[in-house]
Amino acid sequence: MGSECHHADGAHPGLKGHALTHALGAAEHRCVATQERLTAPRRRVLELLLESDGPQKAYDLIAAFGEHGEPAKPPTVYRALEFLERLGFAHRIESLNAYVPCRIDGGEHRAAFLICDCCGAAQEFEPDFTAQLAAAEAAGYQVSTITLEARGRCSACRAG
Amino acid sequence: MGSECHHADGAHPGLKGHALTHALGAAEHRCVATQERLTAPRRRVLELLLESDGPQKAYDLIAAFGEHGEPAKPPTVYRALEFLERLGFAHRIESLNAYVPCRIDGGEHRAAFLICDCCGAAQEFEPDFTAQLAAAEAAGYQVSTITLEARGRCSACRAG
DNA sequence: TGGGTTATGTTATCTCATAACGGTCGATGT
DNA sequence: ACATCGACCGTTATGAGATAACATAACCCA
Repeated sequence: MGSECHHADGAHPGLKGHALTHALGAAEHRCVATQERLTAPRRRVLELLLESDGPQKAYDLIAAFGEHGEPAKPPTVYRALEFLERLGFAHRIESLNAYVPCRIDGGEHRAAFLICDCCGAAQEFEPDFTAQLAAAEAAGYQVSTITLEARGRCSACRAG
Repeated sequence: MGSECHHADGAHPGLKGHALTHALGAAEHRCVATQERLTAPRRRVLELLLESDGPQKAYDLIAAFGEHGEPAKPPTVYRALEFLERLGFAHRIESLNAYVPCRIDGGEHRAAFLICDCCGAAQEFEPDFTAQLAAAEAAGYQVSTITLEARGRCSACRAG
């Protein structure tokens, strides 16, 4: 409670109530539009991600899955995560072995994160990959996906 | 042997003989210069990485560690990898859970990889992170490390 | 209403990585 | 020489992360 680094304070507060309902409804709409099915386990995992304040480990989601404390079986959650990633509703952060809901509207985009080593927050941003894609093309590569993860300290932790 | 994708053909052939000895010697020199110790297990893991044709899993290194087929204990290899990463002799590729020797001369640099989903090759390159670092700074982040991993198909696999 | 496709439930197992502890080695000061 | 300190290593055990395999159920549509 002092002037130390306030872990996760203020970083991506997590959705509740109307905001959560609205986000889930939007996801549902996008699924309908693309003829995909936001089934119960998929919806539940997305809900858990949206409610959370920061990157969630798969086994955190597994533990929190049931409404009354019963955990899910691992494949249930991993399959849901695979679906959510495929549709762009969630991202995996490789360097954390953790998952976050997508914070950027719209469909396809390339993921990039600023990860605070102090408070654990992961801020998604839309990077300009022009230079790297040009380098890849020059090397003869045909790029399908590209991710970037930067580690450091967020402004709150630097100030704290 | 047809015109299919030739898995790993030609990608980072791996060092042998004089080239391998020379690379290990260069590493030794850099360690002496920085007052670090290239101990036997560290040297052995670096040797395995340099000899290899592509990204190596930790447990591949563990299995290949002994000169006569005896595996190493996991901490032996993980500690060596930690050291090699710290000094810039090796990189971890997060999206593969695998390790490669650094292919770029000199000390500190920021790692970036083009990974072929077809043949598994991982080509290291030196990207221009100017745009992303500016975005991070604009968000108030102080970046310490930054990594990029692009997935796609390499030129050989596209041609094959 | 039947047949293909997609998704789920369940069990078991596999891969990846680290905690913890005691012993060894090498440098440094006296 | 030898005490001492820190870095490193060997070993055992366990924790964390992810998937294979197979059976069952739901969906879609001709």
